[in-house]
Order: sequence, then C-alpha cells, then structure tokens
Amino acid sequence: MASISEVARLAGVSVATASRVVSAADYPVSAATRERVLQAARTLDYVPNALARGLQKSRMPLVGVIVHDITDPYFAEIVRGVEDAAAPGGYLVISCSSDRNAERESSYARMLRTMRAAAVIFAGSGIEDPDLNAELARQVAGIRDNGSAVVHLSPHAGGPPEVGIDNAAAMATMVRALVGLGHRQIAFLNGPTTLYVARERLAGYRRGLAQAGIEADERLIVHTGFDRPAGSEAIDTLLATGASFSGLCCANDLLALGAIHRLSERGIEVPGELSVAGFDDISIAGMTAPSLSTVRMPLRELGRRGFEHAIRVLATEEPAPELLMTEVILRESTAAPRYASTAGRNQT
Amino acid sequence: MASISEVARLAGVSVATASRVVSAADYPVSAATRERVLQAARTLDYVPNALARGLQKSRMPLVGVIVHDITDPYFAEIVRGVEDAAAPGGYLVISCSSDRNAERESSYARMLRTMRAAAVIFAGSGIEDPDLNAELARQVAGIRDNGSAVVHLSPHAGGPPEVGIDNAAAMATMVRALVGLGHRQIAFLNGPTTLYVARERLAGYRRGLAQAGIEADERLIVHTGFDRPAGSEAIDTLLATGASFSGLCCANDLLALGAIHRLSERGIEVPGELSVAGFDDISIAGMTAPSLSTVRMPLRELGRRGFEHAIRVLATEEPAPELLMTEVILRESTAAPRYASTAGRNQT
DNA sequence: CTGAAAGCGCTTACAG
DNA sequence: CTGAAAGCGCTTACAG
Repeated sequence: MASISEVARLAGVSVATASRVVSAADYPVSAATRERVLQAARTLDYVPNALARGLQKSRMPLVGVIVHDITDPYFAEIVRGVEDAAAPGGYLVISCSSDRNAERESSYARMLRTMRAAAVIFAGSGIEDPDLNAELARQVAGIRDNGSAVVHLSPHAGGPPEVGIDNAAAMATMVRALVGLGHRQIAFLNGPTTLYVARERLAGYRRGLAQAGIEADERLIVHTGFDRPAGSEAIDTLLATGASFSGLCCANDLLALGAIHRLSERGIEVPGELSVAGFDDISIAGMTAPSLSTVRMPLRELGRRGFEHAIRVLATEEPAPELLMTEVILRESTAAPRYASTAGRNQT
Repeated sequence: MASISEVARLAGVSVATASRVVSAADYPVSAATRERVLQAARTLDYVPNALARGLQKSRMPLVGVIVHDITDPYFAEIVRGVEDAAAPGGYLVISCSSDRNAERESSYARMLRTMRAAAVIFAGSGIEDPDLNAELARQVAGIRDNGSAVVHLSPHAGGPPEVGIDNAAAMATMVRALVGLGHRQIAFLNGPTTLYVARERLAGYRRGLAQAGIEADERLIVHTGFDRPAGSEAIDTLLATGASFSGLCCANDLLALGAIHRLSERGIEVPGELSVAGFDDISIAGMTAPSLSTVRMPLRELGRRGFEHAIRVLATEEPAPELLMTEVILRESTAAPRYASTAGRNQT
C-alpha cells in the first residue's frame, strides 16, 4: 500500500504538501502542485490510512449502534437510518447486538471506546440494573471524555433520550383509538419491566384508560418479553385469568404478532372477536394477515436524526433534545367490538 | 484518556514493559511488575488505543459485511452470525448496505480499506456489471494486498463463494419436492437477472424440472426483483399470461411472501389453489399465515462460518471453500394440487 | 526479565 | 504557497 510519503516523493513535494492536497480540501496549494499530487496519488492507487489520521485526532469516523438484536426489524430499521445518514460523511456503522444484556452493552461500549469511535448510539431502551449501569456509565463517561458523542434513542437510566418519541403519549393515543372504536375492556401486553421504554408504554396505557374514564383492571396487564414467542405465551396467561376484554394493546409489534398467531391457533378471530394493536410499525406490520394496527415510529428517521444529533455534538453545538412524531395507524387487526361495547369475548 | 506511558510512569516501569503486560499476554514479565502495571492501568481506567496498535499492524479488528440491505431479514441474520463469531475475539462488525448498487459496494470497500479492516465479507450475491466490477476488483485486490481477508458468501463475478451453499442443487430439490406432491406445472419467480445467485437458482429450477422429466414452460418464468413488492407484481404478470400452473417456486422468501399476499388479494387460495414455495427460510417464514414452505439456508451459521473463514485466511491458512447444508422445509403454503396433477388453476 | 529507541502513516503548528 | 519536524500511542526488534 502506497503511503503519503511515496505519493509526495513521486510528486516531488513534501509530505506536508501532499497531505494538504489529499486531505485538507481548503488549504491553499498551487493548482499545478495540487494536480501533480493528485496524479501521483492516482497512479499509486493511494488510499489514505484512516488509522494514522485517527491517531492524530484521537477519533475515528466510526459510529457504533448498540441494539438489542440486529435481527429484530425494529433495530435493523434504525441501523439503516444511521447508515444512510453516516455514509455520505464517510462514517462507517458498527452493529452491536447486546441481546438486552447490560454486560454485553458495556463490553461493546468499551470496544468502541478502544477504537475511538466518534459516536455511540444506544438504539434500544436502557435496562434497569444498578451494578451494570454503573459500569456502563463509566464507559459512557470515557467515550464522552474522548470528545466522542453519545446519543440515546430511547429512555435509559440516565434519563430521557436525546432523540426519541413520547412513548407514553403515543400509547395513550392508541388506547383512546380503541376506545373510540367502542372498546372498554382493553388488555395490555407489556414488555420486560426492566426496560425503561416498557414502563413508559405501560404508563401510557394507564393514562389512555384514565383519559377515557376507564378504570384499569390489573388482571388485564401481563408482563412478558419483547419478542414474538413472548406474545404467544402472554395470550395463554391472559386467557387463563378468565377476565373479559375485547381489545388488546401490545407494547410492541412483535408481541402483537405473537399474540395474533396464538389467538389464531386457539381459534379466536382477530379482529372479529378481539382487536389487537401493536407499537413500532416495523416493516412487516403492514404485510401480515391481518395487517397490524400500530403506532408508527419513524424508525429510519430516528436513526438518521440520531446520527445527525451526534454530528452536532461533535461540533460542540449542544443540540437540544428532539421529539419525533408518531402516528396511530389503524389497519385490519382492529375493529369495533362485535357485541355491545361492554361485552368481552369471555363473557358467555 | 490515560495512555500507556502514563500507566508506565505510575507503575514505575518502561512503556515497553507496560505494553507487554497489557497486550502481549504471553511475554515473560515478573509477577510483581505485572501486578503493578495492572494496578496502575486500573486506577487510571486505561483503555488501550486500538488505532495506535492498528497503525503498527496495519490492520484493525474490524470486519465489514457488505449486504444488500440490513433491513432485509436475510442479511440481518447473516450479520448477526458474523457478530456472534466476531465479538469473542474483540472484532467489531460494520454493516454496509449497498442496495445492490455496485458503486456503493465499491465505495464501502474503499472505506473499509481506508480503515484497514481485517476482513471484508460480501454477504450478498455479486452484481453483473463489468465496469463497476472492475472497480470493485481493484478495491478487493487492495484489501487483500494489505493482508486483510475477503470472503464471499454468495456467487459473484470472481466465481463461487468461499463459504456458501449449492443454490442450484437446493432449488432443484425444492422443485422435485413439489413434483413429489403431485405438481407438474410449476412456475418460477426469479430474482434480478443481474444477480449471480438468481441465475443459479433459476438453473436449479430448470434442473429440477429436467430431473422430473418435465419440460420447462418459458411463460411460467418471470424475472423480477428480490423483495416483497416484486413478488406481488410478478403474480400479476404471471396470471396475465394465461398459462396454467399449480405450483410456484420463488427465488427467495420475500418474493414468495409478496406473491402470497397478492394471491390472497386476488382471491386465490394458497395452498388450496396454488402451492407456493420460497427460498432462504428467513425468520418470519415460519410465522406467516400460511407459514411458508422454503429451503432453509443456515443464515446465521453462514455468517459465523464466513467470519471464521476470514480468521483462517488472516492466519494464512488457505482454508478450503465450504459448502453448507440446506434443507427443504414443507410448511403450510404447499400441498398436493386440488385437482388431478395435470390441471392448473387457470384451467377452467 | 527489562528498557531505549525506532517506526507505523499521518497532521499541524511553526518558520520561511 | 511550501517544507522540516514533532508528535499522536502504541509495538517490537535489539541490547543488556
């Protein structure tokens, strides 16, 4: 691999000058010299060594995105948004799947720190775990210390996200949408209680009911995981309570999809007998049968804006937190209750 | 950020010694000295600078995975496999979505080269495009020149993958499985003809028919894209031909899912009136309604093995190419044809 | 077992 | 507009 000194030699200039033409776009260099250097770089297939430059700056054009699982479409979409925003500026995006394990999050944060990544974006919700969060906080402090940017897209131990949405308000709106359809007995499949985002969505569920003047029935709230199997299992749990309900709000789409699958296995019609709503609007939400009513999170934009936020932090701009818009999308999985609004499906 | 020299000073040793204890695990250092250095590193929260080390080695523990789109579950799964294999060794994984644009592939390859990524894995099929492939070949040569590893998981302009599957054989097996169910008229939704993998799968379709003694009907072959909308559109194209068929093989799962969706919109029952099969076994294939019959590609393992292959290349081991096993999985989207095996659904 | 020193490939004051 | 030189933070022969 040709180095800048070889380019300089071939062009008959100093490495300082060569460096200026290949890197410092605006530094004054005579047109003739510039041309000679560029020509030399071309003939040698010169590719600058980003490590040498990064060593100077103590920062690499690398942005780590810490996700729960890149295989979860929610996160894939966010990562794609980050990529789209990052690529034009020459930044590369590192995917870090933590499986919601705080230890792995810290470990990834440390590796990112080691490589002096310019930015670290926490895409998933924070996990409640005092010990490990302390370790994570140390890594985050170290990253910031280095002048790198840290951005959260979801609530976490340290507080609200720098770029995010209002989870509680959005969930409350969805609950009210179901009420608007005529539902009064609405169950809730919550995500892991150790996840800050799940708490917010649960709070939103309660708030939505309260706003509609409906008292929450604790039997209708099931705490589970955040993936499809968890949604299936939760249905069994919910039905076992014997409580009646005609609507079901889920803390995310994957839960809703799992729930619908299990409901179909148990011969319960959606939305005929039960209306089901998700949250996130992952890409497959519109493609399932029935298609899923959900809260649209601007996932790709979230990734994009998260990166842009980081860039502003790197420019020491101290950008203000941003709240992105969400939208309730009613598709095929929700409908007016079949019976009178006070009747639940278990009410026989 | 504390540097190794600060650690050395605090421990009262030379930087050479400090470096040896924090990095060269096996280099002989007296126990007492080692302990003092470790202690110093701890109190200073020393995090080694991977850039300085990478500059030495001219290689960073970074592996770039060039995918068509990280949002496509096929690729997300592969990237996850790479992550799983890479993390234990301290490698970080870079996601590069090219959108099947050869220019963006080259651009990513160049950036990866700039950062001296230790490995570059091409997860998606190569794209036929002489000009751009020449540019891509230059970048790949540059990467190899640097001592980094390049691994393909799918066929490409340069030939077969280092780690992959036998696409043609697998598709032929699926065709024969449909024939085994009683189908004789089997249509094929092919991916983009510019993708080498699509060609192999098409060849497999033809081979499967030939093996079953069935002559291919060219009207039953539709060339389209590789995503869901392409599958939907292709159904319209196919039905417009008026040709009759009772089975449909698709070059990938997304196509099959799009096809099923459109079929349902047009009131054609799957598998009642038409059996549909995909290829890849992406994670949602088993969760759709009807669940999708497909060829299971060991996606995650492919990613894992791809990384391990790269590691062996880095150790100058010249590993042999690997062929991973596939498996035909018959789920709900395929069944015996409703009418006599010679009857197609358009035969009224 | 330990250390002094060169060098990896750049960038950037500083001087001219 | 151009160049000599220091320095970013490590690793690694080389010498002892």
